[in-house]
Amino acid sequence: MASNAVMEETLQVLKDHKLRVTPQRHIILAYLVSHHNHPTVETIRDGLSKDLPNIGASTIYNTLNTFVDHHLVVELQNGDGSTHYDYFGTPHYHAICTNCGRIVDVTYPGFSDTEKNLEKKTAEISGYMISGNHMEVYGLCPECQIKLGIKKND
Amino acid sequence: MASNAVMEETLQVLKDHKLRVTPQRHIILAYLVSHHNHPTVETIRDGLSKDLPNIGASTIYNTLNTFVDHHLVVELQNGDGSTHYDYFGTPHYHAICTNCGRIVDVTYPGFSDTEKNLEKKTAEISGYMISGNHMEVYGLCPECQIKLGIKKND
DNA sequence: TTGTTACATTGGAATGGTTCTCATCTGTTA
DNA sequence: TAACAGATGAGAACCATTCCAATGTAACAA
Repeated sequence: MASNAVMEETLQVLKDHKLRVTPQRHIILAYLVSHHNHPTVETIRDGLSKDLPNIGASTIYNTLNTFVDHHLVVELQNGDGSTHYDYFGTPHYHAICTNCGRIVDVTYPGFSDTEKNLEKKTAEISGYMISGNHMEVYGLCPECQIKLGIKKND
Repeated sequence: MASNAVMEETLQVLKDHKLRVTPQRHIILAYLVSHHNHPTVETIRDGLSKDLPNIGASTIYNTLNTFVDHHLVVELQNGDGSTHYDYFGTPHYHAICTNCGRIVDVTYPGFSDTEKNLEKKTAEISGYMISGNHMEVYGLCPECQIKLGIKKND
């Protein structure tokens, strides 16, 4: 179970988004807020086996889809066949390892400007009314660089 | 069938990447180069029904996966459940309509710098050895803005 | 507090895009 | 031209996700 602070925070988040507060939603959101492991549905189910031993897979899917619709959570594909989820409390993007699938969160000062600029340019050029974006960077994580015997020449 | 110019170009692309030149690969690549419709496997199969009436679905999947591995083609999800493919001859990114799934190519002067900067920052922060990136922007396409009766206030 | 109602949860069945298998075929290279 | 590694094709298999119908429950009002 997540800490009381997290439980209070997530309760407020659900209310702010006018989402009906069910134990399932509350606990799943708290799990996502307090874990940065980019879990799949199965990972979440395993992680909640004590808090919600009887939760249905459909509920987890429904809940996550609802969170995605409300922009609380983003979906990620790392090539392993199933979708990964990430609580999106603060703006960031992801670096994904092309060898092992490891996902890490990345941000830097000025990233928010980069993002805004991309959205602005896109709106101008395409005429789309922009609601969001998704940025990913691919490469070999440090561990896989070693594992594969690749040396960085910098 | 694509034009002779496209057929020559794609032949060279395959050879440059040391890919065995089969009629299937040649024709699929030519299709992707000469269409900017971000097709699914089924779209491609339909589009090639005259050139390759007996092609197997597995072959199209295999071929596209090979092209993706060689960075000739990128995969796109627009939420309709199947993967879309796009020939990646020149750097660009995609704007995807959250209502109808329409995908359009976007680029602008300076985009390449934005991209390089993102990759550089990511390498510094994460330690990943970067090999590529993927950027997408979401919103309502002009048509859906009208269809949904949404007025832009700018 | 209670009743009402719209919405959420569940488990199992159904779906369908993608991968797998393996026999056959074919580019490529020597 | 021979030999072989690799590509193709048809269909079966896979499996993540969605669908469905019955049941349960959060939210709101009286």
